[in-house]
Amino acid sequence: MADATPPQPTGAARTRRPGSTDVARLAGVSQKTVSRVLNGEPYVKDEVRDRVLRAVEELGYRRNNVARALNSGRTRRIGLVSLGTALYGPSTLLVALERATRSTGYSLSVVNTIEDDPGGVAGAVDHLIEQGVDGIVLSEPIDEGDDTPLKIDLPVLSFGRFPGLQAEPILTTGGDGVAAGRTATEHLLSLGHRTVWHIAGPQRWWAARDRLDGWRQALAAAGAAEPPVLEGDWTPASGYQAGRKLAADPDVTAVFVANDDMSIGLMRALTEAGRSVPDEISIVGFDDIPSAEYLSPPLTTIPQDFDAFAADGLARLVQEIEAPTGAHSPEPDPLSFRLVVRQSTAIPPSTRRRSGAPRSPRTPKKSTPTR
Amino acid sequence: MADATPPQPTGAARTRRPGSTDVARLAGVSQKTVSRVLNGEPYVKDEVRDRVLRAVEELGYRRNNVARALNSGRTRRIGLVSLGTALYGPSTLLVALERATRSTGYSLSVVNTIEDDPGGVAGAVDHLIEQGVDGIVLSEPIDEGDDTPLKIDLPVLSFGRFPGLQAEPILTTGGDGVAAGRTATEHLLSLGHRTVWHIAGPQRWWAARDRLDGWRQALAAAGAAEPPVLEGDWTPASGYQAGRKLAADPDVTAVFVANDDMSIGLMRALTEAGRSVPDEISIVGFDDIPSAEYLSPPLTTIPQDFDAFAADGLARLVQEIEAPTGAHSPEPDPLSFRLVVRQSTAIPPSTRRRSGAPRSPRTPKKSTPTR
DNA sequence: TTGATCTCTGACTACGTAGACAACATTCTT
DNA sequence: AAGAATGTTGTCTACGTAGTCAGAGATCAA
Repeated sequence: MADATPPQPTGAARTRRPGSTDVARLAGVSQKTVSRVLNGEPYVKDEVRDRVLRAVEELGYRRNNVARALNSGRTRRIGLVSLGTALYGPSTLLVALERATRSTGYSLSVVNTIEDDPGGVAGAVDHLIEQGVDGIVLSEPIDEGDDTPLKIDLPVLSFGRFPGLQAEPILTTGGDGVAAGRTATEHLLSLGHRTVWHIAGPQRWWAARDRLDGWRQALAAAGAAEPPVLEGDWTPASGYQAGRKLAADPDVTAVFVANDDMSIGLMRALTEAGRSVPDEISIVGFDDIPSAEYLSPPLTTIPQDFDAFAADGLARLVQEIEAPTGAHSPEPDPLSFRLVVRQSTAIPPSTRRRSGAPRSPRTPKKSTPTR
Repeated sequence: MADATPPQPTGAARTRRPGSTDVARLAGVSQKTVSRVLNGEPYVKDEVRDRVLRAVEELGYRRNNVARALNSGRTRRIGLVSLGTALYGPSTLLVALERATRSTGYSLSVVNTIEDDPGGVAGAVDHLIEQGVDGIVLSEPIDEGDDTPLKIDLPVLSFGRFPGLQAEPILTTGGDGVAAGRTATEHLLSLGHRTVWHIAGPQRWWAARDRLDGWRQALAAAGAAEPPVLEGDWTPASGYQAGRKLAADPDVTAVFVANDDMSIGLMRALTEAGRSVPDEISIVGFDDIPSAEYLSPPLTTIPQDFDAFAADGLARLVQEIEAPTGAHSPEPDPLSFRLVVRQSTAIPPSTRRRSGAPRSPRTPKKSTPTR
């Protein structure tokens, strides 16, 4: 209740944001009591609490989280390392992560890794750590090809496996990409295709490798020949490039494409070459972008439930931050994928000739979740 | 050089990150001198500087930006308020903003506004201010319909106009959406279409209103009749819904769609109805999403240069933060748009009948930037 | 030689919050 | 009614950095 503050500049324009001491002075209590009220601590008389809250209101006081962070050593902020791309997957994941982060009371700082970035992921992580984050999310594990492992002394959440990552607790979330690749390929094989071609994502991405592995496994299990892999960079343009090659090969009847955007490029290349989808060539994509259902033909694809990944992963990350178990609690089983069958996949031409009636693939039909 | 520190727990696991005082002790200097070295201040002997740097190295010391922020009152962090969607525009802008932010030495915190968010944009802004940001970016100005204006006492960068926003300095960037809407519409009119239909974006978005205004202006200037406006929500699904209506109307020969995703839905609806693009109906989209060039037919559209918007806007925002001019420096002219003509637009059927030879629109042709 | 100036360094302090602890008031036990 | 338990509030301090100011040593001018 000491009011004997040194003479302060009363006249001049004081734009400084009010602090808890200002509130305290106005309410006639100590700064500590203001702190207590704001933190909902017990042992504050109702009358005092009201007085403080009124002062808070009057001054438009807001807690200074920077000061709280300095004091507590924790910022309640999560750092996200994302690739500097606006690809559907990463973008959607980012949005989902922000939602999940905020629902836990944390906030989100984003840093991109750009292709020609000095430091790459490690540099991005450094930047975040210097900013002060309590945990880190690596949204797109990629293999940067450098020998030195990435070492982080903070809890880390990785979407999909990330070999070469060393961190205190490493949490992993995301679906089982290998199984997804298998599912896509098996669907095509089950339609009667002799084998399935694959337009892969960039192999620096572990997610792309997983899908490719799944494709390989499915082919091997079916005893199907493994055609050469075409590698794209997730963009429609790269799918188009790959499509030019595939269109020229009459053996190709089925293609599993590592994402929907490349599928669009592929479909364009096939259309230009006069090869019909799905009459001559079947396509399965990956992601289920919003427009997948509205392409011509609507695309059979595998959706990824980024919201679920983000919510699950972030909840565990925050828990690890607030109550470090140290002992890595057992990772939950990866979420399973489902296949949305639309109209870009059909029985191969040869089979159809034998089996008679070629059904019209143009019939508008609602998408059918499998599994 | 006081070494008489109180007895500290030497044996136990001390995981605490080293501070400048630890560096100072190791280097045998004062904490202040460490600070001087790290800030590149003059008046430090080379020999001392080296000693400090070696100590920094040895301890793996990193500056604590939280403490610096508390001390300086500035966090060197920009807050981004984004809508909780993974739409192409916002996502791309986000990536561009992060890049721009980091290049200025700042970092980026992201908060989403979700549809059913309590507080909406105001709530998101509050969250950011409490986190401590030096400036705010509003990436998608929308009209929340509440009477109370949004009041922010920090520098704000808005992408496109944002009526109802009150802030110290308000900076604006982004192209002239009205002009863009005009350009798209004029292109269709110049091909000979009697009038142009419009599938608009959600009218809560000021950007959507601008495009609609541009469309209106172009029609009025040409003395063309103004058909009823169809309003979508940016998604392919909403474009499809609108497309069902348009497909049923034989008068429709040209449509300006407020973004590419809705164009995809529209094209699907037309395809299902057996109406050909561009032979019967011409379409102009907006955004130039990566797949626009690979649709069937490749889409005529208006690209937005988000990188330029972000770089320009952020540079000015940071300058305003670091050297407040107060006096709003004159806003630069909005960047101009260009139209990328592909194969979704053509001469209307009636005109073609009169003018003879219907050229094949299927000819693969590289996109042609105009203007 | 005596200031005067410049170079270099350290002590003290503020920034805003919350933890540790102390002090005093009130209520409950026996 | 004395002592214990509990409720309520305040003082002091740390968190890590950098600004202010003082002081010591070195160099320079007259």
